[in-house]
Amino acid sequence: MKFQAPRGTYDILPKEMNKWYYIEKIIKKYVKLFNYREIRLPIFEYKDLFQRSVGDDSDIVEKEMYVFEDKNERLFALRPEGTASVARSYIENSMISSKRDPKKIFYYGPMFRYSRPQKGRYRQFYQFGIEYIGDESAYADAEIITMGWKILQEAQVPDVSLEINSVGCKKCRKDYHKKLQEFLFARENKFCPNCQRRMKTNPLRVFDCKNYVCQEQLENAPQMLDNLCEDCEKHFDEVQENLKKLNVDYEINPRIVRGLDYYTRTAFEYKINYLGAQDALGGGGRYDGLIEYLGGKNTPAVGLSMGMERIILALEEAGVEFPQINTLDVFIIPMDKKYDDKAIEIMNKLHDSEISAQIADANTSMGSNFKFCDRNNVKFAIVIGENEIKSEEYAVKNISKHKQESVHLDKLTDYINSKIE
RNA sequence: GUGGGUGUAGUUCAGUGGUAGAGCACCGGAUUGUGGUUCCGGGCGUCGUGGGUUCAAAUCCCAUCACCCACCCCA
Repeated sequence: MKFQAPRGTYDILPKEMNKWYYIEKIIKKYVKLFNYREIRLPIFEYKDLFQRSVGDDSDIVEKEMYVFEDKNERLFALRPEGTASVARSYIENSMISSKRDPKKIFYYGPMFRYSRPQKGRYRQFYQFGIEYIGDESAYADAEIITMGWKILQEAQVPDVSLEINSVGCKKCRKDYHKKLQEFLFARENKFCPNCQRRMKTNPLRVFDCKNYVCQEQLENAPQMLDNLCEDCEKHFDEVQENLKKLNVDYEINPRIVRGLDYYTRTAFEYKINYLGAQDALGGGGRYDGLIEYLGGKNTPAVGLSMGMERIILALEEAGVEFPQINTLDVFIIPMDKKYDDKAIEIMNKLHDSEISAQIADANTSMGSNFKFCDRNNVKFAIVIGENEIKSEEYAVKNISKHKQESVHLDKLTDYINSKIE
């Protein structure tokens, strides 16, 4: 029996980590700049939590959850997303918030969805997410949208388009639903079977159809944006004003809907067009009703989540070069077993000065050891041979510059420290 | 969940019924104290896995697993 990673999962190998560090560093920078604090949440929760928050007839709950029972017959699910857990924790830990003191939280970690894997789509995948809880003002929406935007910009993901929309509040969405369904049913037989099915279950989704004929039918369909109540319309205008102040480029796409039930008012997505079917790097929106719905006080909130794999794939696709991480400062090369003691002594000294160092195998040829340095981005090599032992002057070679100097044993650490940034 | 494609050395792939191959990578040597070039040498790998057809299967058939693409949906 040969073991392999379960379907839809994969290993992030040491040689790939630089890509992750690259993005994680940018994320850290922005959560700090905007004053978000990290929360670490369980990887599984009661199944009901997701069922209630994400929505009973969402695809996630219907067919994508990893559900299991524990020995006490309690039903759990591996988390398919992060917001539900944040909301649960917010309530459970009585994180009272107000406009003056909003709770600004971020999370990072694996999520699980049982869907058919393909490129940019896994059963275990990593999401980064931020939540701005306690402020109903449009500025909060704009801040969240801006952070995602800036992170993608700084990571240099090319050609990202930010699309925003408003899905209205409970009240105006209900009215609009009715209006849209009336419109759709009046032309039911002109739509594809898929759309005919959707107009009953989730009429908004009809807008997502890529069928040309359906799109034609939709040209005169009522738009949510034209049917917002006064408050929602004002809110949407203010979000846009704030985005302009923050220098964020966006476009309005009345078709951004989002798959989760809890969204109200603002919904948005960051999209690219060169990853095949996986065009969404991340998205989010406002979820004013969720916390109350889960048993907390009526609390406004807005958040976003981004897919790490998608961002990395986009960067790879675009040919962006990830910075290499230098893992080793000094490779100590003893030319014979009998110099191993000296090698250990030098390594210890270097470690004491926080210089990373590793000892080469004395039986391996010098050529091979230098090849190792090339391949592993080693900065310096120190050779230990008969001459060095006698004179206490060591050959220190700068690998990338192909140059070496003689340095006295006592000055090795100072010398290397002065050459390393 | 639906439809299609692929699965041979570390990797990219060739090989379509008759003794398993190539490029790159890797290791060693030429160069026994110095690396990105060159030259020489080095591969038995359950041909994804299990079963079947056949004198004979990497090759044909079935099943299964995984990956890829599209749909669905999203990250």
